[in-house]
Amino acid sequence: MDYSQKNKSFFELVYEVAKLIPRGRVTSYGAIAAYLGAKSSARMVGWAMNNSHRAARQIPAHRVVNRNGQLTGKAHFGHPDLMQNLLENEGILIENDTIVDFEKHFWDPATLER
DNA sequence: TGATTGACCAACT
DNA sequence: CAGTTGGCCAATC
Repeated sequence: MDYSQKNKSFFELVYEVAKLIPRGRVTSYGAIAAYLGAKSSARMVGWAMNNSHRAARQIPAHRVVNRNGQLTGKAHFGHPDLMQNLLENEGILIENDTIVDFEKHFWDPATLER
């Protein structure tokens, strides 16, 4: 909101990184957290995504999966298959709720960020 | 206001 | 090898 934003919350940072994810690429909660400097806060990334629906901006949370490449948050997309559908729509193959060739589609925030 | 939880990860037992 | 625990930050109970 318009309230003084002296320091960006972890959530805001997560949102920004998530929005930077290129189409057809995916990243992991831990990668985002690590990029933010606190790999221990991977849980927060997921928590942020949970609140992402509140965010005024659209967060491509479907491009964020766990380090296994597994669609752990698919249940939070309104429909269990929505997340998979979105990813497949971007050319990512999903098998058994897990991204095929996750490494190939993996995008590290630090890669594009500077 | 203290305790619990959460779309995770890694280490320990 | 599988289950448990600790850790981080913020939100909910």
